[in-house]
Amino acid sequence: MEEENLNRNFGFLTHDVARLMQNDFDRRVRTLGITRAQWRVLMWVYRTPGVSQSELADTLEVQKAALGRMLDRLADKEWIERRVDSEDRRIRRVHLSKEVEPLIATMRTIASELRAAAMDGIPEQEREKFVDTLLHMKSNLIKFQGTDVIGAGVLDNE
Amino acid sequence: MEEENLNRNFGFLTHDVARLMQNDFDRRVRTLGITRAQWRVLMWVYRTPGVSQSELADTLEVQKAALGRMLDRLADKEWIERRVDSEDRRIRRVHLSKEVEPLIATMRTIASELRAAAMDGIPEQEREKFVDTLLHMKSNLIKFQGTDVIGAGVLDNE
DNA sequence: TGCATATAGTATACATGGCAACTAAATTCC
DNA sequence: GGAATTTAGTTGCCATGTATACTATATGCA
Repeated sequence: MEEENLNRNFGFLTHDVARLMQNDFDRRVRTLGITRAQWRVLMWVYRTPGVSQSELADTLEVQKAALGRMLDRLADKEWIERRVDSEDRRIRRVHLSKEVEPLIATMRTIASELRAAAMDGIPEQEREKFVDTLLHMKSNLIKFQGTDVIGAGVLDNE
Repeated sequence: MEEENLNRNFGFLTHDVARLMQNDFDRRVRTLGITRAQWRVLMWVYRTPGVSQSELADTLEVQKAALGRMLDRLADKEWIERRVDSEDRRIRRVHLSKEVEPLIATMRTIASELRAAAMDGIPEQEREKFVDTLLHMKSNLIKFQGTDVIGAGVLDNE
């Protein structure tokens, strides 16, 4: 087996950075009783009030089951409300409660500070390149989703 | 609240890309009964046979509890073995079983193909920059770990 | 109209990860 | 030597995510 620098493996690296950001964020806002994932949901509902659960799941790229449970927790805290669509009774539309809006603003400030801390010492131009690469990768990965072809040859030959 | 492009938020973006890579990988190797996280553990044990659980947790940047349970699952499949250190009976040293080595090589090939797919269309120089930025961010985030100062002002003023 | 199919959402089982509390063993310090 | 502290690892509880199977409702087509 040839050598390889595991520490420059961007697959694992991306995972690590994502987890560290999430942990830092969650640790800092734990007293508010919220998490980064929950805040992200609230952000999108703030942007698109009355969005359906399926639309929201698509936007956030998570499964409907995962989103549904997240909404359960948010509804328990009375931060969101589900209202059945008047035309299609399968659809449940999500709305923010009044009380949650100042919380969203607070979280946004904290998130911005955390992003600044994470990018400390990295020049602006490099940050933009970084985001471009992430967007490019994301589009690649979504395109390849469901393409179970890769690696198949290896499995057959083992 | 001022506008902001949620789609260029690298906090969420990094999270998405990491999750998509993990999912693609796991979907492709599910028939082997392994996951990417488990394979990562096996890789490091392959590199450093006899490593202790604490050292391994430090290397992978996960908590000892999380690693311990991962090792439970790997031991159930008889892919690793824990041996108590002869000098310090608190320490359990991790070793690979013979059977697992070909699996590691197979997984490595699949991982390499997936990385190539994810980076499709991104020039080599940009990939290196991307990894550099990730490493820089990771080091920033680890440095700030435990610094619960950020965001405190915001909380006080709300 | 009425059955087949598609869509929205829920429930269940599992993997991964965090945090906190715990046990056992080693080390430090008087 | 012995108490206090540190270190290694486990256990319990929870959040997030996947995959799969299920229910209820809507739609499409013979």
